[in-house]
Amino acid sequence: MLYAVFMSSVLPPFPQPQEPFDAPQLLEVGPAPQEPCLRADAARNRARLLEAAARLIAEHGVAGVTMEAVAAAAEVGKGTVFRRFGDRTGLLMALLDHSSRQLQADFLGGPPPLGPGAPPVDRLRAFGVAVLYRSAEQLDLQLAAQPEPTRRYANPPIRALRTHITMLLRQIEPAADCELLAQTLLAYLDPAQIHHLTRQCGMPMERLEAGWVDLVDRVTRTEPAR
Amino acid sequence: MLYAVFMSSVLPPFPQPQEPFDAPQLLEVGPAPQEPCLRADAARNRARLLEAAARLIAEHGVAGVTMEAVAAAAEVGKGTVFRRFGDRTGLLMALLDHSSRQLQADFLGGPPPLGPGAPPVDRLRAFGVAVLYRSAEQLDLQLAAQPEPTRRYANPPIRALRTHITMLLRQIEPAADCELLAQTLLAYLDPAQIHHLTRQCGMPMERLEAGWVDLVDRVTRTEPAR
DNA sequence: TTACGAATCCGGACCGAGGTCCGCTTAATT
DNA sequence: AATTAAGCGGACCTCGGTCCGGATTCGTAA
Repeated sequence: MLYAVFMSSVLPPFPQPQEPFDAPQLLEVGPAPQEPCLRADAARNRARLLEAAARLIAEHGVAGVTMEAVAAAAEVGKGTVFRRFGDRTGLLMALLDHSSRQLQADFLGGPPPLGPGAPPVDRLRAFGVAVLYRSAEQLDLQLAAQPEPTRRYANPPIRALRTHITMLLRQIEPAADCELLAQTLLAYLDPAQIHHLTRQCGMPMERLEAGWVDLVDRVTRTEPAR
Repeated sequence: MLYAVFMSSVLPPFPQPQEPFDAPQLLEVGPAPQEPCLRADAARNRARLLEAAARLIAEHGVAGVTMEAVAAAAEVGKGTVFRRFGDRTGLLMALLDHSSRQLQADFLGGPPPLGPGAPPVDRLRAFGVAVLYRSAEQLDLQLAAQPEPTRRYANPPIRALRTHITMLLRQIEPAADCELLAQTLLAYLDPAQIHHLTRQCGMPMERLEAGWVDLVDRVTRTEPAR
């Protein structure tokens, strides 16, 4: 499983799902994993680094993923790690890359209700549940990969999620401020929040799931006729 | 203004607002600023540290607030800073303490619509707007004071806000899962989100404000009769 | 008021980890 | 083979956080 994680990041761009009828053109589904073409040694080192990082996580948890440790485990210089991934957050996000793309493929081109074909509200409900459980599975990594507050909402994977929610909302509530509503809905799915509610407050996932469905209902309920 | 910030933190506990009729007993409004009584030298150093930190912010921005710099500016050992505030986040939160307490006093015992006396929905609307503008004013500090994801929702000031929202919600929608709704509403007011929307997306505060009111409406709108 | 003991606090040396830098090496190109 | 752009590595810096021997403060009792 972790193998898939780092292997995927070495593969060419990303198998574009057959263009779904309502896929927004502005949503760049596959920002080339890296600068179009990596020099041979660079690509090799990148793969080794991701593999090493995954191994370290498996053995010592996310906390064990030190930039120096990763470099050492990959038998590579420290500078190389930073050159490739920018910073620790970048490395951890690269580890999540595979799962991000999978999710993205699912809601852009997968089967309903997540994918196109189902009514927008159903897709929205399914989307939240999917994100919820995905985050719950990789909570530690997701938390560790969270960038500093200033960049939290600016990274590509998050933007993709938000764009998708926005698009669905526009189909449901065209009159509303869909950007803001999307932001709100997305905030409900924040890994940090999930962590707090489940691990610190002891809520079961079922309750979070119900909460999402309820929230979607409330948010997409148009002004009752009067 | 910044003077008030650190001065307040030296003052005794906190002037309890006259007990409002609906103040939740569980909400500890004034967690004694520190262990009840500080040794004379400790208190003095604490004040000097907060003063030094405020000065550094004024001169070099939040980024200039290095633990060593603060210690040096306060003419105090580095260990003292950590002993008193735990970590950098603790120091920055202490700087926000005054404003936190002010806000808390306002919505617990101040005049309506923020304080008790107005209908819960109005209080909720006013609450959001107040938090919104307060965060906008101190954005840099708020962002810097944000603890790592694992503790983001666990610190006292945030808990106080959430408790208040929860209480208001319970008066409005007793049947709903008010904890989760409160969490969602609170997320809308997250400084990181405000930062992203205003500074990175260029939204004017008026739009955020309208978004809050709209969100409250949607969330508190009971199931339309059918 | 002074003496004294103990709890508290102070300070700065020390450590680890993230991030930068720059001279050297290596892969692609012609 | 020569040229050049990209990559590499590890020394180096900064900063947050820890630790512990020594100094201060404060309650208590003479």
